Amino acid sequence: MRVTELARAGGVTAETVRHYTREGLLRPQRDPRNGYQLYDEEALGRLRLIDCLRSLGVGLPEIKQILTWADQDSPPVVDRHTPLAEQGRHICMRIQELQAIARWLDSIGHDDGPEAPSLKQLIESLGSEQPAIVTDGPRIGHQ
Amino acid sequence: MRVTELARAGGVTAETVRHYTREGLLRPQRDPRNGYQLYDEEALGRLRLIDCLRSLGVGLPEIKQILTWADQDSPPVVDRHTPLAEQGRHICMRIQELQAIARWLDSIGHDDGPEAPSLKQLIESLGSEQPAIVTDGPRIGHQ
DNA sequence: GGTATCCTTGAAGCCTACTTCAAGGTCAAG
DNA sequence: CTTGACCTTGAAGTAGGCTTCAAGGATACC
Repeated sequence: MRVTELARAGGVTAETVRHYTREGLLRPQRDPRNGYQLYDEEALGRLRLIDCLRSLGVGLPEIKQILTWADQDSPPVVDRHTPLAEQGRHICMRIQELQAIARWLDSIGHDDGPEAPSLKQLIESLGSEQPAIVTDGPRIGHQ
Repeated sequence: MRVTELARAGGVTAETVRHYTREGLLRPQRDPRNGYQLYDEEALGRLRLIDCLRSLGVGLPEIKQILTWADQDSPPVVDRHTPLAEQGRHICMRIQELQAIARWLDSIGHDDGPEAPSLKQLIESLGSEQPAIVTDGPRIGHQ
C-alpha cells in the first residue's frame, strides 16, 4: 500500500507516516516506476507498535532501537539497567493503573448505574500506592 | 507537603508540579505564614492520575476537565461523542495492545527462555487487527 | 490536454509540555 | 548573621514530534 492507505489503516495522517519513514522507523519498498513508497502488512504492525509506544511516551529514537531488534530478531538481552528495561517495569506497573482508569473511562460510555467507579475513588486509590520508586535524575518517558 | 515532597512522592520534578499548579490541575493550599504551597494526600492521587493520562497522550486541558469533574463529583454524563468518551473507547482498545507489549517488555527483564513472546510475533499480531475505526480529521491523543 | 488527486523532497514552522532564568523572600543550622 | 537549601513569581527558552510549505513529478479521469 501507499502512504495514505497505510496512514488510514493505522489511524494516523500520511504526514506522520512520512515522518516515521524519514526517521527510519519504517522502511518501505519503492515502486521502481515512480519512486512511490510501498508498505506491506508488516509496516502496519510496526506502525501500530509505534503508536502504542508513543502513547506511552516512548521517544522515537528508542522505538527505532526496538524495531531494529525486531528486524534482526535479536533477543534484546539487555541487562535490567537499560532505560528500556526500566521502562518495561515502569509500564507493567502502570498498566495496573491504566486498567483502573480504563474501567472508569469506559463507564462514561454506557452509564453503569450506581456501581460505576467514581473518579474520586480512583484518585484516592492512586494516591495510596507504592511510592513509585524514583530516586532522582531526569524523568523517563513522555516529554 | 510542599512541592518537592509531592514531586518526589509522585516521581516527577518540582518544576513539573509547579507547572501543573500554574495550569490549575493542582490546587494546593497556602501556608499563610510564607505563601508556600501545601499539598495533601489527594494531590498525590491527582498527580498520579495526571501522569497516567499524560502517558496515554491526553493533553493537560483535557485532564483539567476530568479533574474538574472529580472535584464536583459530577458524573460525567457526557454523550458518547465527546472527545473524552472517544478517548475512553480508544484507550480501552489500546489497553489490549499495551498488555501484549507489556508482556514482551516484561520478558526483557527476566529472560523467560524460549517461550518468551517474540517481537516479530507481536508486530504481526498488531498488524492484523481491527482497522482502528478512524475516518478522518485531526488525531486525538498524543502530540 | 486540462485538472484533480496523489506522490516526492527538504526546509521551515508550530504546539505542547516542560525547563531554565532572574530576582527575590523564608528558614534552619552553625 | 551568614550560608545553604528551599520557596515564590513571571518570562523566556528548549525539545520532541509532527505539520505545513514550496516546488515539482505521476496518475487517472473527462
